[in-house]
Amino acid sequence: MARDAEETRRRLLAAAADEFAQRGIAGARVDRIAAAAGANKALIYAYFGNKDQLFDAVFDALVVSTVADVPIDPADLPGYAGRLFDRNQTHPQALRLLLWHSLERGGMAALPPAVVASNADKAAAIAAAQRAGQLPDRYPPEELLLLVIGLSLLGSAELAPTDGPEALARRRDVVTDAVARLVAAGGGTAAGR
Amino acid sequence: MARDAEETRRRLLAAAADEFAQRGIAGARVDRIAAAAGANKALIYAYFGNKDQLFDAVFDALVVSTVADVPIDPADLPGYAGRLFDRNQTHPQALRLLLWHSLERGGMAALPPAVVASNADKAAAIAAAQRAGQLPDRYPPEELLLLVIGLSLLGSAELAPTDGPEALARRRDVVTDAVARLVAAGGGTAAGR
DNA sequence: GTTATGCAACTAACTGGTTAGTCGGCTATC
DNA sequence: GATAGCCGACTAACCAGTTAGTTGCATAAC
Repeated sequence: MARDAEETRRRLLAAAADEFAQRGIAGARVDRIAAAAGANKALIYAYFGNKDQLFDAVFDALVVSTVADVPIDPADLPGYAGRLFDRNQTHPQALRLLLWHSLERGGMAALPPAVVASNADKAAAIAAAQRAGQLPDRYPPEELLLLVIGLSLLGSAELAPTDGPEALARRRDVVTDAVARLVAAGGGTAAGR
Repeated sequence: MARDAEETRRRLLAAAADEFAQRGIAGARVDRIAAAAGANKALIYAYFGNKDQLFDAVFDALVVSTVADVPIDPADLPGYAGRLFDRNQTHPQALRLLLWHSLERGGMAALPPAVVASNADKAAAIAAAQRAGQLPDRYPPEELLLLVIGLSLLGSAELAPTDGPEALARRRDVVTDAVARLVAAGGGTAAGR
């Protein structure tokens, strides 16, 4: 077997992603990660520091990259929701890691700066679209962003299982349609209920 | 100190609710629960069996009761969403316990029969209202129920913090307004997008 | 009303196994 | 033969669950 530190590191990270996504930080076992990666446990400490820093590395690689890789289009929020939905299907670990992070670390407030900044950018983009009249301004930008992201992740098979590809496609349609209704013109503001 | 098994049991359950809500099943410490309840650890095993069964007892007391205590009104889903939202503010542990359960046990599929049955009833009530024309039938009943419950819980301070009572009230308005838009008459079906 | 008895409630200390993290040495490669 | 990559074996702490024994209370006998 060829010696390749970068490759070993990659295998450890992938095994850690599986373990953390499935069991969370407290439930994850360092020995199990090393065994799954076919590597020695000591390498985890050599490459990543400790268990918590290993989680951070996994989180950065999977969740932070998701936030960066799915750009928002304020003029087409249903499309954005659909893309987020799809990303969740192809990367089922990401949402679970986000939830573990929220529960075991200090909620969304403890998210990495990159994620916080990205959310602020997205909210700003929504606000600009609202000022330009492309988007109704009945919800504050942060609230609208929360609704759209929340609805997208809601459909994920993790929380509410769908069985079969046609059920999944229907779920996707429901989510994008729901977002479309939220941003449709007409009706009053939230306060005017 | 008076000896009162029922009272001791109650204290243990309350302490366990705090511990499990904060740290989850794997992260919870039996010793910590006993200390917080001012009781001996062995009593936990005498009264509840083991750590997992203690979690079940906590879950039943807090989450299952929530499901039962907030009845659905298919003719007023925004009101239902608002009541769920409020319940989450007064019982902040419930949502966290639900999330821990989803992540550490096997997803929503592993929910207790009482919850599954209650959800089925709620979906049936929605289906009946759709047949009666009180509710648009653009979403299947189960999907609509998921959207409404999801939106209600989404606003919870746990996942997306709100600071201050006025921000909370606005969040509540956003949630109920969003549900109102989903069930408003007009527009096409989900499939017809 | 005082004392003996039975028992549920409770406790301190222990056990067996697990777990994060470490350390000294081995090995492939250049 | 120097060095980066890697490993087996170890440790100290931790943790769920158990056990043998103590304490307070109720009931009843005298």
